[in-house]
Amino acid sequence: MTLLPSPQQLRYLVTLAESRHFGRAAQICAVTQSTLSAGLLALERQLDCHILDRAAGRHVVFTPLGLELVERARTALTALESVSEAARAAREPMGGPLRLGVIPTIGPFLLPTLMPALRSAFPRLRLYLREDTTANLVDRLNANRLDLLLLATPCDCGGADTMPVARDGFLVALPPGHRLAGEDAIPVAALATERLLLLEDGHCLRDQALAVCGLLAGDRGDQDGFAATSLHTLVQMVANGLGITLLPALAVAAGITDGTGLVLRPLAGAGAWRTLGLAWRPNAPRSADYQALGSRLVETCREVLENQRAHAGAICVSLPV
Amino acid sequence: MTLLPSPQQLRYLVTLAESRHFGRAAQICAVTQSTLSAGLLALERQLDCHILDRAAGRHVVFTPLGLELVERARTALTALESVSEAARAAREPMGGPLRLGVIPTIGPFLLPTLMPALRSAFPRLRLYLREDTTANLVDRLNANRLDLLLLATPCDCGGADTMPVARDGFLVALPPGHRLAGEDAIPVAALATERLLLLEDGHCLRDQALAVCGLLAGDRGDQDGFAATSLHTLVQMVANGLGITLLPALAVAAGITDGTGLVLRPLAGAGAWRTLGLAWRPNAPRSADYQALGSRLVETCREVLENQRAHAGAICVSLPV
DNA sequence: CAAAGTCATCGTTTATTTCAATCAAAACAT
DNA sequence: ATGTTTTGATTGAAATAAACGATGACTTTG
Repeated sequence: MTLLPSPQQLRYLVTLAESRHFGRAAQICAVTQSTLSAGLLALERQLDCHILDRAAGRHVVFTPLGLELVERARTALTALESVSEAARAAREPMGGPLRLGVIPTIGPFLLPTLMPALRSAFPRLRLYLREDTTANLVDRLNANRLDLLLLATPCDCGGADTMPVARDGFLVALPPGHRLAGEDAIPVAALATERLLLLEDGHCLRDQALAVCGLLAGDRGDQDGFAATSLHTLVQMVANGLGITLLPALAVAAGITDGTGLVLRPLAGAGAWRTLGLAWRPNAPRSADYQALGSRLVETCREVLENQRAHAGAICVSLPV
Repeated sequence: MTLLPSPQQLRYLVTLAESRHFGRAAQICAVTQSTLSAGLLALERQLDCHILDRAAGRHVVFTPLGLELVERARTALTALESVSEAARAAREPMGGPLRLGVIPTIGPFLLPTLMPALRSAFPRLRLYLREDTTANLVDRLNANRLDLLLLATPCDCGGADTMPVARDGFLVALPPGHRLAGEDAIPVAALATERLLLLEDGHCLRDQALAVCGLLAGDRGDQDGFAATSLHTLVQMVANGLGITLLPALAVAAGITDGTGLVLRPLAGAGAWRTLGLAWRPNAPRSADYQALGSRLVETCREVLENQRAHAGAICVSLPV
């Protein structure tokens, strides 16, 4: 039987690949640089192959095989962790650390309500948060640097298991006095002639908003070079008359338009929405936990979205939720 | 960061689960029984959980959590091995040990030709063979006890990556002087009134033959309690006038009907066939090797199946290959 | 050219793993 | 019942592997 690589050595390998620096990698692994160096050499000797290209000056350069081994090492470490995680999950359901990734168009609006709710429902859960774009979060999920994602579909979740938790409708946000502000509901066709403001590239909300308008993601370069970096910025831009936009009901419910005088109108016809949902690695040892958390999340989303009427009810005739 | 279980301990765990006996498991792991016992206790202590139900007399009984951990341990070990395997595969393409599983309705007819061909094409390959039913082979593939399967689709390959290598036509095998023996081609409908002999349950060929006849797998219990355990037996039964059957062209090509006087006829209309193919675990480190081997296999199958005419050409008018 | 930075190497210490021998309990046969 | 066998757990010595700190060789940078 073949000799297996030690988890330690694989951890050295993966950490080195992530930091591309022996010293820093050693620090992260909480060992000395010599230990990490020796561990990597031992790994190369045991596998009888070259992982690093040592002819390449002082930068850490991986051979093609080295990169493949890094990927496989990552997978192996994830599988190893899932053994101990499964044991821990059985010992203490809904407890322990949980690394949750959230996209920027959900986080600021849902977390203020969600976090206290989760704390009271699952007091032993220790939530670590990271806010980033869908693509980055999915990468981190697959690299086992996050356990659970809260994001908006449709999007590319790269093979993750998912659970939908809420439907989040889109509203047209108009500056006060806009020519469309008098309408009860705005047909999609009317948007074509408007200057539609969007988030910068990388935000899934951008693609979803474009899809709602019947456009492809690549269709619209930001003609004037102004794409917003957050929904708050976007709201300010609309309030200043630079154009109109689509806002998720969730953000409105959280009061993002409060005090701006913005007019909110539903799109005419079939509702346009995004689906909020959880995503995790297939076979994740704590998927039962994640689903229970998802059920709780369904409640919270409902509460938050119903609360929306306090903010938008007066000016928005029909509200897709 | 969580403490990871050692690969050693996981190997003890998986081996114990497979042998359900400390002593034998220790022997397989090439350690003493005390080492294996201590390793398992250490694992339970590290994970702070019960893996074995020690109240259950002298038999090895796993707790539900224990069974889950075994499964995850298997996965983790496979992932670990894939690291060293990837290195080995890069160092020596098409070399080293390869555990190949073959179904009984392919093995005896293809391997005599295939093995020498592979030996000359890939002299450094060390082939270990196992013949078993599809379901058992797939289980062993997933448990990382086999690397590559040679089987016949359609069948349930349970998530494996596959590569078709040949189309293997079905022929109607009739006893000499059978009332249908005069026909050039036999319509499927004619089979309904015949006593159709089949392999015993578990052979995919049985299900595939039934499907060709438009029947479901469960439709036909072996009315008379006689199902054959091998194609050779089946041929003898047909030769003795107990009924008729369908034979794969591959078996005919290998001469399974030689000297029996059996009459072979194609089915009328669209050809009925099974597809021979390879299957391996997704992300298997040597999948490039497997595909190269598959390409070679395509050649061998073609040769063998063309050779069929030497055996059946004279009596079989049109031959689906 | 000097200085800093980076990775590899060496000898020592520490921690872990394994073995052989032995023990206690359960199952089986008489 | 009662000895016998089988099974898994325990123990202390020996072997093995991993970690550290200091140092060396080599680049890159100012």
